[in-house]
Amino acid sequence: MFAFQQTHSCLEAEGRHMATITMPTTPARTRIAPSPTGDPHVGTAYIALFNKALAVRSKGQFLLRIEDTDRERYVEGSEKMIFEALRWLSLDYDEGPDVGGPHAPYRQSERSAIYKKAVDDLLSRKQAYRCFCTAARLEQMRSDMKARKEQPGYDRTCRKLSEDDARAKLAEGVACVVRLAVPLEGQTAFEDGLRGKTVFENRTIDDQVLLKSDGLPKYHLANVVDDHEMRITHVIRAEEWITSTPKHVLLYRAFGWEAPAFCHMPLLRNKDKSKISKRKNPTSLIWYRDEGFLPEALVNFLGLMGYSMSDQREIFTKEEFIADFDISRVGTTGPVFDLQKLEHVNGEWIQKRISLDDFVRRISAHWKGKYDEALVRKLAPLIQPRIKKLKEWSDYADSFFFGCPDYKTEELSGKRTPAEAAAILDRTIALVAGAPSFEHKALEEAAKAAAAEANMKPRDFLAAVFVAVTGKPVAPPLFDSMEILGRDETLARLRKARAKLA
RNA sequence: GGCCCCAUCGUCUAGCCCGGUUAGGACAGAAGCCUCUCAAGCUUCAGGCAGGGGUUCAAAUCCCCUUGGGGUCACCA
Repeated sequence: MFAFQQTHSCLEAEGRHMATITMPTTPARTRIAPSPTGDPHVGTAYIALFNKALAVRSKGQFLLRIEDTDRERYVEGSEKMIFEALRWLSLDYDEGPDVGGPHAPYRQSERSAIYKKAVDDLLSRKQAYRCFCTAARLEQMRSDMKARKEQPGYDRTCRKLSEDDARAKLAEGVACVVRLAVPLEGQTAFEDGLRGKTVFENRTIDDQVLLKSDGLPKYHLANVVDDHEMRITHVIRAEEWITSTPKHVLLYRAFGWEAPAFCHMPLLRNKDKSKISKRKNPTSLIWYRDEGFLPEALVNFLGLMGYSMSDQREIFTKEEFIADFDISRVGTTGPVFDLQKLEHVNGEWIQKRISLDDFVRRISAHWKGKYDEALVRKLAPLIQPRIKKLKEWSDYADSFFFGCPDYKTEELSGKRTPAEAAAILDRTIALVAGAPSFEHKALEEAAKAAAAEANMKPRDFLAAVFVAVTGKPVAPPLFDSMEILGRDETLARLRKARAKLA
């Protein structure tokens, strides 16, 4: 039903980057299924991008499902942040909790009846069984196994329970979970769309808990039931799920359902190559937004992690990425999430890919009106080519809005003596006071002439002036700054600086 | 530790499937040019096929082993 081509050689192919499926020729339905357990995660956006790409490319649908079956880890407000973050990145979904859709509800906590029915079905066909073991017993069992150096896993005590015994315990009201009756022998294999065939020995697969004693499903159950009910055709998820895939395959089989295609993306990594984590790397999408990364740039960078464009372009829009997208170009090696490269990509976007007007809009939005709009407009062309993150705007702009910071004498005099710097400032004050035009070109010519008169190179002459006017050694160009500041303010600053050197 | 995944410059990667390249690009680094600071731009430099066996006239590319890294082993997802 959800057919996709498998290449004939896929079973023998062992080389790397060996995608075993081709792009679907029928509409694919994909999904992202985050848990609302905290700040929206950069990995969620990463996986969402690839799922979205496949859906759009195949003219299918991309949906959002909230996996909120863990009451312990549930964080209030997290779900809303997920919605907002995905929209911020333009990774919007065709179906989801806040947009609805034909398979609603899209929140697992609201689908209990569906899981209950599914589990009853499994139970009645002996594909699953009730387990009455207490947490304490399980813990004891595990530590015993560990002491004996055995592989940990449920010892299947309750699987041997007679139907009558189980019924009796149930009647007594003993708390229980439902476990999947995993075949004791044989193998379970699946074809990973990116990696080829992967085989697991069934004896290494635990009798997974499907339904918790609180009546809520565990991930494995909910995930399989929902993907089936929601007609998901391709599951693109992170590599960490590979080892649970055979459990899912077994579940599909137990239900008698056809499994979707699985593609396991490489995990985003910290610098030390471990799975990306907030202790070692910023992972919150909120952080990236607050830092002044453009959503376009973040998506662009995420695309670079795990994919390479067919023409090797590194700066591209989401649309360009999707247009190029081909499963066979998706990588399998875990990419280190390099903030420096992200900053480079963001810089390319800020400096070259957005218009001046757009830049102004984004600065205003990022700083929430902290800066006067008219002045932002004047300054924007000077600052846009100089920053890599919206957050850096303040470094260049503040002295135009909030006054000149106090001068550091060392910065003012620079490589010259304070007396020499003072002389230069005196000359500049006279020049600025008498300048017929306060247009930056005219100022520049006049200043350079003065430098020549003083028998100095422009850069030497202007060093002190630069700091005097802009307040710091890193700022927009001097003469443009003067023009924007105006004659009075420029003179005031020069005099204040001169006084500092007296 | 068992099982599973992965392996080209420090990092992201092209090349691998369909063996023959001076192994290409980007970020970061170094040097220089340009220059009113900082950016940008331009020109250079440095840096890699994890190791070992095969197969072959020829291996980054195909096969095997080793090593290394990662993931996973919950009434979390």
